[in-house]
Amino acid sequence: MQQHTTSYGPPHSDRPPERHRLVRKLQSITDLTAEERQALLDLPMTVRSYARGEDIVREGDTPSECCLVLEGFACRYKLLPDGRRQIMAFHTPGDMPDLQSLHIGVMDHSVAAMMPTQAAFIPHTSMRDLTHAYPGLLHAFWRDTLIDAAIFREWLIGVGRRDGHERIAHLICEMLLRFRGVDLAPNDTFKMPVTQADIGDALGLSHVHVNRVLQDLRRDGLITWTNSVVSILDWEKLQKRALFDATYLHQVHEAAA
Amino acid sequence: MQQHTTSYGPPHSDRPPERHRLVRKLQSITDLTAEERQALLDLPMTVRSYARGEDIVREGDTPSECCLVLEGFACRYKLLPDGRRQIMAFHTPGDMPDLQSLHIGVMDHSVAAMMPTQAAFIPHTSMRDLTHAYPGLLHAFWRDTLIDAAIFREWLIGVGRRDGHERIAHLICEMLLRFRGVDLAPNDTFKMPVTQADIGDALGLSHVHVNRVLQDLRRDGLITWTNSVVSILDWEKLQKRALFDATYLHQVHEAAA
DNA sequence: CGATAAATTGACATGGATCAAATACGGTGG
DNA sequence: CCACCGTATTTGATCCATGTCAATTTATCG
Repeated sequence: MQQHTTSYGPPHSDRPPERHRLVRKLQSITDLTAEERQALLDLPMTVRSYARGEDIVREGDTPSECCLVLEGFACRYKLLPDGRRQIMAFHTPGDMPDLQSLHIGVMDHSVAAMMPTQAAFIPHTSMRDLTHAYPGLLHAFWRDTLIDAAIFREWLIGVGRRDGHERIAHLICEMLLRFRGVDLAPNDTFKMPVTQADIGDALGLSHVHVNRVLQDLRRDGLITWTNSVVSILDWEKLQKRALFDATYLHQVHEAAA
Repeated sequence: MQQHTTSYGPPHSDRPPERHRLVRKLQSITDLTAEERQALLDLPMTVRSYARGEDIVREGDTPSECCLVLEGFACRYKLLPDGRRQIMAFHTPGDMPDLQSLHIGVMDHSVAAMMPTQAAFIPHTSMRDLTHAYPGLLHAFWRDTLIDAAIFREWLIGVGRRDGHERIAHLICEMLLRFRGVDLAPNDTFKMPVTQADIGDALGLSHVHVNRVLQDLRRDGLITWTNSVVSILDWEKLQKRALFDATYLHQVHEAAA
């Protein structure tokens, strides 16, 4: 199912521009020195392409590499024995959905592509060398996983205590800021290539209900959502509807330069 | 409101036995060398006591110490502006609920005692010295925060896709294994000093519904729950009812010796 | 022994699920 | 460029797990 594979050696000049997204992402949550940025760009990685719906890492795997989303969109999910699915995270370019595999052997959930996606794989050994050489990057990666956890907590609040409208509005607020963090939300507009059923599985709602709520949000002039493209029309009102407070994202730079 | 404060210097022989719980906890999720264990016991810490319901760390704080639960029971929670509360984690002795404060400045949620609780505070500087001297402990602490995140994900699955019975049964399964990990669940029995309303706030249910589900679980002979003491009567059936799979806890030792 | 919090019970209401159909739409082959 | 197909969205009708409200009983504790 993998359509394409390329390998990049460390000191290499024609790296794809998408590699910079990792730098952007980390810069949105911490400060990096020039050397650290360069070290990130020099990481050896293997790139693979995935089709929509394809698994990138699977529950039960014991990866020896970390994966980095270069292009596309991915999610982390788990299936219950009877088929119910819970999506627990969405991942934009620049995210490393299984960074945890560095310290946790067995995957307790899967990672899948939600649109044609390019993922880069970085050997654990390289990651360890890197964090050994640059303690600041160790700090950055650990912090990244901690922010990941903060996002899980916020989602937990959502499914536990927010109603349908708040949940969906909240997700949109979060995704706007995260896409902004990697410079992928010009004009408060970004690509959200997910099905209404996917949103339901992420927020603990049925796809029918998601549809009705989205219609409300559109009717009220808060957003536009067509062809997987989301536009925020009224950021203030949307945040209010979502009871949104961005603290939990712990971004230090609104958007990387 | 703080009733009592004691300070321990590093090389000190009459440390309270509860300090060992941190060692137990970490040992339940990783392997420690003798030196690492000793280094943990030598950590300087200040002990404070908290009454039931009292906050130990509060949303918005920027702690300069990490807190460790020595005795008692704590939770992490967040309030929505209108008063709805979501509890996102329970913490047994041995847990460090705000380990994250090492790398994330601002608390995005609060930590509270759910019964009279003793918490130890370890300066961030000491933690940094420790992890610098013992990289194995750095690995252990990072791993601990990652398992924390895995637990959030599992709770997310619960509120998102499990019904009331599964959710409550699942929580009980999890708490049994975690209490076991710190040697506090003799005979599959442990103290769970929480109100039915608390459970509701943790699992996204109303306290009335929690009450009814608990009655079912008792009637079906799966558990006993009186006076805050939970006993598992039928572990097999309980796991089945909960669709429980312990992988996500990533415990390497069923119980520390 | 009150007093206050927690657990329990009953009656009733509802957000959101489920089921089933009817469009719309993106992609593909002709 | 169009006809067609599988998928996603939308709509309507109905149902139910859980919520809400209110009262009663049972701890718990000074």
